[in-house]
Amino acid sequence: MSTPIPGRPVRGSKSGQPIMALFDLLGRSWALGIIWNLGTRSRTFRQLQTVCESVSPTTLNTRLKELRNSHMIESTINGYRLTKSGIEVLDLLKPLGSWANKWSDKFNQSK
Amino acid sequence: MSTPIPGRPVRGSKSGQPIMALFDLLGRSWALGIIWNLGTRSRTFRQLQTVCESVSPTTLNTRLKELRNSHMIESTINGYRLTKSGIEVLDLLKPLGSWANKWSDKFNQSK
DNA sequence: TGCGTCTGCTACAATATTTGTAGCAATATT
DNA sequence: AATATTGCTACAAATATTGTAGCAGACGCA
Repeated sequence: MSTPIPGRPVRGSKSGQPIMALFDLLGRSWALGIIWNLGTRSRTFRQLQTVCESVSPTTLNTRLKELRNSHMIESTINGYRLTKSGIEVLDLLKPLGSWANKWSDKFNQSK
Repeated sequence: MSTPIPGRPVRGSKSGQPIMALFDLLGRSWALGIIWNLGTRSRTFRQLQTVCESVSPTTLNTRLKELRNSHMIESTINGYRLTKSGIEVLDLLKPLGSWANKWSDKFNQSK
């Protein structure tokens, strides 16, 4: 699976509209979870394997490569961490956390 | 593939933390694209097939079912449209659109 | 130096998801 | 009544993900 790059064809857009490239990137398994889990601290490959329960090393490594290619994360001596871009995206995603809690109530109510 | 419901185990969380259930839902192919494309107007199944270039009817229908089950969209006489929840999520996602344009520059510069 | 231990990561087969094409039944439109 | 359009299903081929095993390099330590 090739890294979605804006301006090139991606899943969802032959012209590679930036938002579609971003959705292609973030919409792959574990991409959102990885970014979310790198929010608080940098983590090693093995730590990411632990916090992302059930991700396979194959997929984890594939996703890490893609996120590096798209400048969302970078590898350091202390493990992987978000780049400036990655932090910006995470900041935009953060509100989803509390929204998800409210959303969750919809399911408890109907139980 | 079962619809991710907060509070139940999902890809990424055995306890089904709401944010993880949401990421599981949104991180499936076309989920983000569908929500994005329902932002401006309601669309029929065939219209969604057109605007989501290259989605298969199988996947489209699966995703639509999941998004209905999770109260993000609903089916009307005029096609599918976002629910109140869906609109809220889209509003949270919208800033990603303009951010993606800035992000896109990173790739043009290095060409 | 030699021995565990931990690390990032690859191999590879089994399983799951997505695509692509065809087409069907029900509902408009002519 | 004939034709077109719609929402959607069938199903096989292609692709992505998992799960398990394991390897080579770096590290701590005797």
